[in-house]
Amino acid sequence: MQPENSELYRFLAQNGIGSYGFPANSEFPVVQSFSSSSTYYPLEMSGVTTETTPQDRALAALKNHKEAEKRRRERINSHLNKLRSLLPCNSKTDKASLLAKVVQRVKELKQQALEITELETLPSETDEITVLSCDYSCDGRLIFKASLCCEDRSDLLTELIEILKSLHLKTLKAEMATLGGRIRNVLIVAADKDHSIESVHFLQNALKSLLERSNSSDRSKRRRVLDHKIIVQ
Amino acid sequence: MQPENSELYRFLAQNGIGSYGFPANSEFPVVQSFSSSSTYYPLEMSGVTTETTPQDRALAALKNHKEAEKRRRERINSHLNKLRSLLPCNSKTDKASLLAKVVQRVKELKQQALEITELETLPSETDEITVLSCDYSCDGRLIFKASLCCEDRSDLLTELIEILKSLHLKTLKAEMATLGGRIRNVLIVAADKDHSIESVHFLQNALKSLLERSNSSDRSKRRRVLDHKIIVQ
DNA sequence: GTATACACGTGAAGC
DNA sequence: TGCTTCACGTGTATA
Repeated sequence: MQPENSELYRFLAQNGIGSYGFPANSEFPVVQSFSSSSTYYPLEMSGVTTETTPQDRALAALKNHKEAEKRRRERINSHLNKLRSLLPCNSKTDKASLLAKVVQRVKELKQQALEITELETLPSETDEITVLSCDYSCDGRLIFKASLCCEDRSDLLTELIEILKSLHLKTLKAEMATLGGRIRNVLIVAADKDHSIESVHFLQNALKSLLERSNSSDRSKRRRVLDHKIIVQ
Repeated sequence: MQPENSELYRFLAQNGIGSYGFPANSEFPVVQSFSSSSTYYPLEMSGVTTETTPQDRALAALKNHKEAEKRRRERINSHLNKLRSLLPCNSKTDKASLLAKVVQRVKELKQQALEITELETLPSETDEITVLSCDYSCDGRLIFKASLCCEDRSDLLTELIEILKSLHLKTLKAEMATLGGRIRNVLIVAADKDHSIESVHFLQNALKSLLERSNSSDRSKRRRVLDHKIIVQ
């Protein structure tokens, strides 16, 4: 037996409808039956037409509300059941434990996905900066993929590292390749927990200034074979 | 304002305690205040001692229940919030949508994990069968990793494929390597949706008979260099 | 008997 | 307004 003890029910009962107000302590038996039959006897028996009285509309709203809430619960539970079938657990695992397992599994899978990520790092002939917000790390921090391609110079890496340090970005994975005097760095970095998506722009601007400094130093365009490809993990 | 409209409350009110039964239509105001103060005035005022009466215990149980339910909700919601931080969605995403995203993401990650799985397939010198239930595929089917290592023979693969077909197992990934007349097959197979964990044993037995047939055919132990390594995906 | 988990109907808040 | 989402207290079943 479910509650059905709405304030509305009580209001309707206490104020009565025509001569059909319920006697005190009646426990509103007719209203109790309303929920299953969706017929509200007192109103009909008192000769009230099917035109919408305030009570009618309020009761209809309550019924709507009740059904919508049921649909919402079913939607949520159906997703939970899908998750159950995706994890090694039976159908009797309780919701909280199930969700704990899901959290754990998502973390593992994300870590695994990160570990096998292959970055394409051959340098191109045009300068290039890309900073993309890819995802969230297994501990919930924002993850960026940053790529920088420009003329190589001896202090580039040092400066790059300084930039990352100053922006509190932790390098999860890095690949570097040089070819014909040009260099491409591709980094997977994690932002601090309090960082927002806006950190993308800070990093982008910092890399832009790095690139401009590279270009201001005069260098003849050289072309060589592949010098180096370094993978740091 | 929350319900607090327990049947118990109504029972206590209607049956009254000593001379403190509530008048009809009183809306039980004292009981309403109980939930926040956890003091039940009518009992104390009627001179009932602190010894546990049935009413006392029932009310205490109700309070316990209420608090336990609150803890349960908090547990579930805390996991949901962890999931929110693991996915690209803000804190205002509603539960159902969040869970839909989680389902989607888990499927993607599992698919990705499967694609990069490296199987170790060099044959050993001892015969060997292993069938492990690893996980559930992105569409919720059981996944097995099956490994078979034995003397090679021309019709082995055909028979293996027949076994898989008869057990309604779908091969997601397979690696095969032969060395010195011996062969190792490692398979990642998905069972039908209605299959239980017991299918492991069917597969295990089928492979066992396959191995026995290999051994009954007389062959001198040959030793050669690596013949072949095939990867099917 | 106590503890735990779930579905339900409801009031409140946001849009 | 009406519609949607959430937290809550409750009844009930299971262990």
